[in-house]
Amino acid sequence: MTSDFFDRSAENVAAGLIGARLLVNGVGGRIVETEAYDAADPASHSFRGQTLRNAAMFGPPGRAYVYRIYGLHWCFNIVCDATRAGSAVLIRALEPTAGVQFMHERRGVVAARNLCSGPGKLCQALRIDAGLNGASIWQAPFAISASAGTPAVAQGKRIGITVGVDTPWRFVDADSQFLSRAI
DNA sequence: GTTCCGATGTACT
DNA sequence: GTACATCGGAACG
Repeated sequence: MTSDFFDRSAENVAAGLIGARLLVNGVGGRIVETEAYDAADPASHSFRGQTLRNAAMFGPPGRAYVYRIYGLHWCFNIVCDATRAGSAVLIRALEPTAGVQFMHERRGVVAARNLCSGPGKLCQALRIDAGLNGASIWQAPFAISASAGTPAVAQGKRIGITVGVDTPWRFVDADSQFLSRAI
């Protein structure tokens, strides 16, 4: 994976990330579910312009955008497309492969398939919080690398939004048992 | 399996 | 005051 991987449209990055390996301090796994957002998209935090919270979305590609949702969970995005500021990919689910014992400690007693099967769960399992907002994905504590094989990427509508609901910018590994829900 | 609901920080009307 | 890129538990079938 080269350093310009994220410097293209969010939907391109979102599809290309399926199967990639993501670690935070050595804990993580295979990305199996993503969603794309950009500044022309009414469901995106960047749609109404830059604010203190979403400032990372308007910065350079390859940085983390981490925000609190519903007052208690964190969501983790990676910023895309330098020429169209305000685009990012939400990482929604991982297949746990590394540091699974730490995930269980942080998440409590849950089945392996529920350790990282949603954006809030994934952040709790990998201990992603506001301290990583704006951090480069190419530097510690992050580590990211390309997919080993060729996953069966399927596309569908995004989850949990009330506008832009028909934009099919959710991408999953169709064979994965670790999704937040089926496509 | 499904639906309903409470938790509660931050942005915005 | 209202909405929100969520989650887990309770109630129900």
